[in-house]
Parts: sequence; C-alpha cells; structure tokens
Amino acid sequence: MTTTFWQVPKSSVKNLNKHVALDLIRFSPMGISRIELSRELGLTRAAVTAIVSDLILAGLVRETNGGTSGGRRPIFLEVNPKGGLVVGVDIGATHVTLILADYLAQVIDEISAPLNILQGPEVCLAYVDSLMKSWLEKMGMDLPRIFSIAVGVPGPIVTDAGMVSGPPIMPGWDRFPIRQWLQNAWGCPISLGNDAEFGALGEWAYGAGRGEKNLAYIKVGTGIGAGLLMDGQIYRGSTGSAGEIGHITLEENGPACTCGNRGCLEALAGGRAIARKAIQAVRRGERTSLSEITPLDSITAREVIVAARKGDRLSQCLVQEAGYYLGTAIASMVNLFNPSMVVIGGGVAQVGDLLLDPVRKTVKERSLLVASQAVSITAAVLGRRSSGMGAVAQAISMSLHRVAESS
Amino acid sequence: MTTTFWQVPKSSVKNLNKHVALDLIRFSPMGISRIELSRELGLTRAAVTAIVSDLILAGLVRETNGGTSGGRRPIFLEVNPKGGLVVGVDIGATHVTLILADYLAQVIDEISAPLNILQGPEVCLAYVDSLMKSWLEKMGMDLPRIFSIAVGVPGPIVTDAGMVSGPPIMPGWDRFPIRQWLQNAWGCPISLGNDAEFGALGEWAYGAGRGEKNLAYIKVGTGIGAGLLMDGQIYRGSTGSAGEIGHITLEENGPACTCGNRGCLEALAGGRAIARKAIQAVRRGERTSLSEITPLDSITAREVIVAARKGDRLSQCLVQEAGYYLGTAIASMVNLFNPSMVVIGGGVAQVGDLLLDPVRKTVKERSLLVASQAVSITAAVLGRRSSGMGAVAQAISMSLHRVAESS
DNA sequence: CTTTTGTGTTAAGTTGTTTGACATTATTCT
DNA sequence: AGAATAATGTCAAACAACTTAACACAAAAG
Repeated sequence: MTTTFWQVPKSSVKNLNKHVALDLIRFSPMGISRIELSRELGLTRAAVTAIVSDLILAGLVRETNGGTSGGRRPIFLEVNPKGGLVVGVDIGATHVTLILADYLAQVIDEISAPLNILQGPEVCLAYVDSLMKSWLEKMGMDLPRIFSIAVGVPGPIVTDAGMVSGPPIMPGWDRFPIRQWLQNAWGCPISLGNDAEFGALGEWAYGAGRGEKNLAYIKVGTGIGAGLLMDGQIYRGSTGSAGEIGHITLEENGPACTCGNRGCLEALAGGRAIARKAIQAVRRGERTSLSEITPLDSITAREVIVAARKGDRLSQCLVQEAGYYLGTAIASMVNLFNPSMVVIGGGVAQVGDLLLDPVRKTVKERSLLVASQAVSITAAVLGRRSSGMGAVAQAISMSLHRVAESS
Repeated sequence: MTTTFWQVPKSSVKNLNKHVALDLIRFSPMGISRIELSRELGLTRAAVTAIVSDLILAGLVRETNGGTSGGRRPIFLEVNPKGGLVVGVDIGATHVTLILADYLAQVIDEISAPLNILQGPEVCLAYVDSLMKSWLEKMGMDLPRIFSIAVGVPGPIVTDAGMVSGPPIMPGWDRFPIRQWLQNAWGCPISLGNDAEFGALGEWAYGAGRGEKNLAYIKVGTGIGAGLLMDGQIYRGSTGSAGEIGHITLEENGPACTCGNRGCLEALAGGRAIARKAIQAVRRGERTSLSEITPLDSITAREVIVAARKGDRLSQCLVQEAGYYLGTAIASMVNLFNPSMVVIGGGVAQVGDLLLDPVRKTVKERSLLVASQAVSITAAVLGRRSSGMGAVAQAISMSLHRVAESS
C-alpha cells in the first residue's frame, strides 16, 4: 500500500461514475466498448449498461460498430457530435481566434483577426463580441444554438471571480469582470481560462500529449507562459498564477522585463526579446537578410523566424540562443514538476527543431537524470490552435457534464 | 461553472465518504461534530450517523464532549488514540530517527542515532532494524503491536516498487528493494517515501502549514529537497522525482555538485557548501570564532549555524548568502507552483530568521506579485521532526484507512 | 453444425443515502 | 420556574446505484 490522504471533494458530485464514463468515452479516439469501460471504472458490465443507456438517452453518446476481439463483436461508444455546438475563443496579445466545433471537437469553422490587447477590456471584448456575432451570422448560425463558450486570455485567472489578477502583459484588464461581461453579451455558460492552460488542455486532449499523466505546455510567443496538467486536470495553484515560467529570473542583471523585474526568461527568449536582439544586430552591421527590412524598428519575431527557416545564420543563432534560455528554465521546471511530457507551442515554436534541439540539450544537461530521462520534449501538433482547441475542449466539457448531471 | 475534466480514480474505492469523513475527523484539532461533518461531506445528518457508528464500531473513532452552540450540545468526534500504534522512521544522510506514536499522533517515545547513508542499504537497513528492535524491547513493546511503519529516505522514490531511483546523495541504494527488505524484517505494512515529502506531510498535518491548500516544504540539510502537497496529497510527478529543487542550476559555472552538474542550489546553499565555504574563509585567515576548531576540516554546517546564532559575523554572512541562493530557487518555484505556503525545515533552517529574511526578500524581488503576495514563508514548527512526524502521519493514514476499508 | 469465447442485457438482492418524523439537550423568552 | 425556540442526533421507510447470477447474443474455432 502506498496510500496517502484521501482527497476531499470540493463540490460533492452526484453520479460520479457517469461523469468518469463520459470522459473515458470522450478521450478514446477510436471509441470504447462497454466492457472496457467496466474494466476502467471498476464496475460490472451490468452497471455500465445502465450508465451508458442513460447517456444515450440524454443524447450525449452514440453507438458505432467497432473491431472484433474473438467473441461477440463489441459495440463501440463515442460522443454524439450532433449533441450540440461550442465555441473556443483564444485571445492573444495581438490576435483573437474563434473556433466553432461539435461535441467531437471536429472544427466546423475558424476565424482569426488582429487585436491589440493593450486597448483594454471594453474595446477588446466589444470587438470580440461583434466579431463573434457577424461570424456566426455569416454561417447561418446564431448564439442560442451555442451551448457553451470557453475563452482563453494571456494572464493569471481568478477562477471563481472570472477575471484576471495582476497580468504582466495585459495592463488595464486587472479585476475587470470578463466572464460576467461575456455572459451578459452571449447568454450561455462561459468558462474563462489562461491561454497556456488551454494550450496544455488542447494538446492533452487532441494533440501531442494525448492522455499524458503530467503534461507541461510552454507557450512561447510575445510572452512566455506554461500550463500544467496533472491527470488531465489543470493545476492553477493557490491564486491561479501557477505556471508563470516566463518570469523566472535567469540573469540577475539581465534586460528589463514588462513585469518590472530584470533578466526574466520572457525578457531573454520571448518574441519581443528576439526582435530587439535582431534589431540591435542589424544596427551593429552584422550580415543578415533582416537588414533589408525597413524601417528597421518594424522587425518582429515573426520575420526572424521566417528568415531562420530560410537559412539566415544570424536569425538561426538568435533562435538557438532563445532555445538555450528556454531550456534552462524548462530544466528547473522538469526538476520541480517531473512531467512525462513537455509540449512547446506558440508563435516562436513554429521554427521546430531549430528551437527544440537546444532546449532538449540544455534540459538534458541541467536537470536530474531520473527526471530528464522520463520527459519527452516535442512541438505542439496543433500549432497555433493549441489554445483555441483547448478552449473547445473546455467548452465541450462544460456542456457534456452539465447535461449529464441533470439527467 | 469552472469545471474541467473529472479525475479518473486510479483504484476504485469502496466507501469513499467513510474515508473522507475519517480524514475530516483526523485533521480537526478540536474534534468535529456529526452535523459539521454532514456539511463538509454534503451528506445528510442521518447518513453521517450511519458512517460514524461504523467508524466507532471499528474502534477507529471515539466521542468526546465538545463546546456549546446555541442548541443541543454537539458530540465531538476524534480519532481513538487507543486504536493502535505506529512508527515513523526518518533516514537522513547522517542520522536516523524513530518515532513511536498513537493514532492521534501523540509521541510516545523517540530515538535518534547516527548513521552514514554512504555505507549502503544492507548495512544501514540492518542497523535500523536492530535499533528498532532493541528500542521497542526496552519499552516493553514488540513489533506485532505496531500496525504500520512509514520510512522516509532522502532520494526520489519509485512508489510501486518501493525503492529509490538515481538518488544523488545515496549512491549504492539505486534499485535496492528497500520496502521489501523492511517488510520481511518487520512483518507489518511499510510505506516508503521521500524525506522532504514526509516533511511536507508532517508540517501540513501537525505543524506550520495545517490544512494549507498548496504547501511546499523545503528541507535544507546536507542536501536540499522539496516536498509538494496539493490538497493534502503528495505530488510525486511522473517518476517520483518531483520537488528536486536542490538540483536547479543557479550558476552556470558554479561549484561541482554531487549530482555531477555544476552550480546547483545544493552546491551553493546546502550544508556541505556552507561548511566548505567556512573552511575556505578560515584558510584565508578571516576573523571568526570558527578558527578555534581543529582540525580545520572537521568544521561542519552545524558549527557554522551555532556560531551564527552566537553572533559570529562570518558565519552569519555565510548563512545569509545561503538564504539568498535559496530565495532565488524558491522564487522560481513560487512562480511555477504558486503555493499558499512555503515551510523551510531541515538542519540549516534551525537558524531561523537569519536564513528566512534573505529568503523572503529575494522571493519578493524575484517572483510575480500575485504569487509572492499569496505565499507566506515560515520555518518548520516541528523542527528536526518534520519528516519523522510526516512518516507518522503516513503510517496512521495507512492503518486507519486499511481498517476502515474492511469493516 | 456445435462448441467456445467474448460481449451485452435482465431481474432480484444489497448497500449507501435521502426523506421526513421524532427524540434529545441546550439557550432564551415570558 | 415553565414554555418556547433552536441546534443536534436518531429512526424507519423509500430510493438510487450498484452487484450477483442467470441468460441472450454474435462471431471464431472445432
């Protein structure tokens, strides 16, 4: 026996097994039979039959024909995609993405638009609201047909209040009642989350880290943040700011960071840092294809990444340097959190192994053998859509379990 | 609603509410009434009556008379200390401690003896075995009267196998079947754990961090390790090496560490590092009371701490320097893990605020405001006994829930 | 074509829990 | 002091989730 204390359930939940069964069905890509459910749940076949017939009656689950296994052909179960529709929203520093999907997380349509998060909550949310409504209208859809919406934003979340607290890269949003505002505008259940958390959820549910026990998702974009997942559960910490890897100090007297400190990871390897270093290098007169860009100050991380892909040496060096810093921070995280997988996503991660190789090398050097051997470091397979798909996963979760609870 | 996915239970547990009720009773210092239990559990009074009468019948719980509250005087419930006895064992790098306690974690007797962990598992375990047997005999006690024993060791644990894997400070123990060996010798259920994890458990259950939602315990002794607790559950990570804060790299080209790397926190702020720096300082001829110690090489961290307490300036500087390094690493952990409390224990932490003040200052400077405001950093109130009492807590847990399951 | 094997269903019994009435023991009001 | 009020604990009947055990079903093996 290796038991520790039993976890006290936060909110006492009714038909627990029904919910667990639902998630098992949800996250079995090929479908799952009743008998396999009974094994996973530790229940008898008879009990599973009853639970499943409940779920089918509620319209959440449907039967499909599955593969053989020696005896009677098992009936496979999957979530009924026709059960309903959800939207996942990913609000980033410079863009907003909306994804419409069914209960199987099959994307029906997707739209992306520029947005400047510095304009504050009223302007941004009103924009997202109008974007949502015109987009749905264009598809002949309307809000009442959407069962729930999850929204990811790049800041620490106070879950109960539905707002952000002390966000480094979205000043002006502090304590603004985001969820309440959206609930009034859209009238359906809204879940507010951190973009890196949703990225982790997306990759865990439908991407590179499917079903991993302990997953860390690192979002490397303008800012750098991490989402931590333990047994498919988002870990938020005591005030919702867990996973703020971007503001770990790496160099005591390093460059100033937006958070007010110096030498943070974000100030050394984030998108802004890469752009800044590129501009400085061009100013110094180094040979690079970036020098063709005018005005000089308009160079962004995106240009550096494109140039690196095309073989520009300076750009490659800058990316590798970022990978080295990233690896140092991730090594600390690997020692502390001991994840089974680290998924790296966000805009900067689009370069692939050019960034990942130095990360892997540094993590191997700088973290304990037991931990570094157990972790695999990969790029996000959902690419720019990790957070959006995580929001979709969260929205589906809300819808399904809400219906399952009241039936 | 802020629901995420539901956690799939690892081992399907029968009477879950009974176990939760037992722990609620266990960790209510003043006792708890049936009606309060019903509120916490989300059950009716009638159901609680049934559960409690089961627990009383099994001899695990007893009634005491509690305080008034307006109406009928509630009957308070507490764990029945006469239910049984357990032993908590804390194997450190240089010492082993055994604690005999009842089910209320009241210490009946305690013994501590020197031990050199480098002598390997056979020698050390045989020694601990003989120590246990002679100690119990001296008290007129014998092993069959002990219900369960928990043992903490300073290395990463493979829980299922009951052994350590790749331990930095206990070479020779790798893959040795510790739990099996002890089970053969003692014949009762054995739980093997990491010493820092048990320290966290001890402080959470009976010490500075009672009932904290997210607790980190940092053990600063010969080595440095952390135990992470989330809702009273030990977090072990994917291979049991979570919380290895001692081997975070702080200085790229710092001093060599036992783990094979350079510039680890442990190599900068651990007991060995403090001793080494003290010896170097004396060699350089700095004025300090430590220079009276002969031979020079026999100076240990313990002497430095004693000298610092007595006002020796050099020793104080060394401790503060360690505090600064410790604070840097803890700041990273606070950003990632966002704990509600950090408890600092272990031998070096005995100096108190001389170490804690620089830690607090550095954490405040180097971690995000939201996270650093939410965390309080304190010294272990159980002192050297944190890990031992955590082992006791774990052993009690095993006993109680084992009986509760089969009744 | 029967047997074997794995899968799903049905009906009766068991268990943990709720419901609603009642008993118990304190404080507060008249 | 005696009655009203309030909080706590218990009991018996009803209910819901699950198990047990027998049976029905569909494909592969003999």
